[in-house]
Amino acid sequence: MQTALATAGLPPVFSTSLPGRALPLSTEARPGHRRTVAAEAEIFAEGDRAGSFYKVVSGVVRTYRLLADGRRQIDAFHLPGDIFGLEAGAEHRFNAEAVTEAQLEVHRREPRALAGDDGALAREVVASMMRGLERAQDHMMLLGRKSARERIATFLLTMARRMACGGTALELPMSRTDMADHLGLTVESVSRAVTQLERDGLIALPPNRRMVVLRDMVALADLSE
Amino acid sequence: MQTALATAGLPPVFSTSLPGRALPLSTEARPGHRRTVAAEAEIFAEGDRAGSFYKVVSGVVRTYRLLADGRRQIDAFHLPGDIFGLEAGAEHRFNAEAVTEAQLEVHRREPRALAGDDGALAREVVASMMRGLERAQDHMMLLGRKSARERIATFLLTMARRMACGGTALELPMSRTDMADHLGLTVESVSRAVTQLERDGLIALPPNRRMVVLRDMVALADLSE
DNA sequence: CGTCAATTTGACGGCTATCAAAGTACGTGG
DNA sequence: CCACGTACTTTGATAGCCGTCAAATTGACG
Repeated sequence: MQTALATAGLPPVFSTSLPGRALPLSTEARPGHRRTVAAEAEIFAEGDRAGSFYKVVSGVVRTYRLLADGRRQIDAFHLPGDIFGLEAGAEHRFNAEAVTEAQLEVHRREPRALAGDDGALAREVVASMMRGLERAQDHMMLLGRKSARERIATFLLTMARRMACGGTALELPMSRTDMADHLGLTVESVSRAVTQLERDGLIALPPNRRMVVLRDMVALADLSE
Repeated sequence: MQTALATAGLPPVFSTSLPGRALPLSTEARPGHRRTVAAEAEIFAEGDRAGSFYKVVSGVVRTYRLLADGRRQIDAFHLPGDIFGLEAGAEHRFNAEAVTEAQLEVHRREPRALAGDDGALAREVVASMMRGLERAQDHMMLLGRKSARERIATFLLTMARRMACGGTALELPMSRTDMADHLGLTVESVSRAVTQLERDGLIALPPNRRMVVLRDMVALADLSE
């Protein structure tokens, strides 16, 4: 819903007819074909020719980069409706892997594919880029200036909002290690911060460690500032 | 130059006719007017109506956000040719201030302004967004995974490239505090890391503290990985 | 030459990383 | 249905990098 509002009043190139990630994907009469990838499977790697980009239909995808010594930074988790893998250059600058089993819509990066269809896909792509940029900006604030505790609180709230889990319980699709590499922390720090939030009563942790119940949204929001 | 290459082979919406930031700005017959702002002057603030966006003609601009307690994150420094202040929503999500005295091209965010002119401005804007996203992605790696020393090395190389200072000497337009708030460090850490790089012979620091001479590009590049 | 802001340097503490090990969930096979 | 094994997560102990607080130094400018 915030997507529709976010693009209100924008000129055509910046508005999108795609209101949100949960809606039926407008794939009718479009050249994009489907592809299903298993959990942990590679979708593309850094340096691969960037002939296609992708839209998540179901499941979750991570895109990341590595430093020479193996340090990993996951720049984003892509949820249903999100577009990823679109590059300005000829090659992919990231690696992309499925976090869970995922269904993808594959689009060739060609003029006619985007120009056609009355420009609907092109506008959707631009809107998606815009959202990606906003998320990247929010994430820079997190990485540059927030404490471990604040990072976890922010991350949980963001995931809860994006996954639109009606209630306050959410099932994180990714491991603690993935969270760490997204939040600029180590696994241990993530674990400690999560535990601490539970001790303080801001969240609850069911036996299944992928599950989190947000108990005090106000306090969590305060931590995200 | 890398901009032209970077967008090669892209469909119209992703390519730009604007090869680089140093070229004469294509303002002929366009609705954008000029505005000059003094150093340290505010251009817009978070929450302002985002009726316009800007293109730097000369000088340098910083965009940043604040946490409730005053922690600041400068998401980007905008150099001549860069576009900033374009929002998906109705309000600015950032503050923008001039780092040095700057000349700006102001563009109203309206359908006809972008749609007209054969779409040249629109394409330029999209290309600029793309570059902004790539820079944000690079910066997330820096903020999430690099040490203070590595951050400084990366920053210096990036600025040298962007400012296209023919040689190896560059004059940083911003203060150490600005660098710190961009790199997710404190002023003291920036100062220490810079001093350390000088001790190790990777850079030289003329008396004027805004000046830096890159002495060992290879070692600096290694640090940036 | 004096003033002032910016930068650097120093001492110290804290937050997070690192290294190590124990605990826990879950799938497999008996 | 339960024992077992494995991967993931948590917890513990310690170290190190960077932040904090404080003061000295430097360079710019009048």
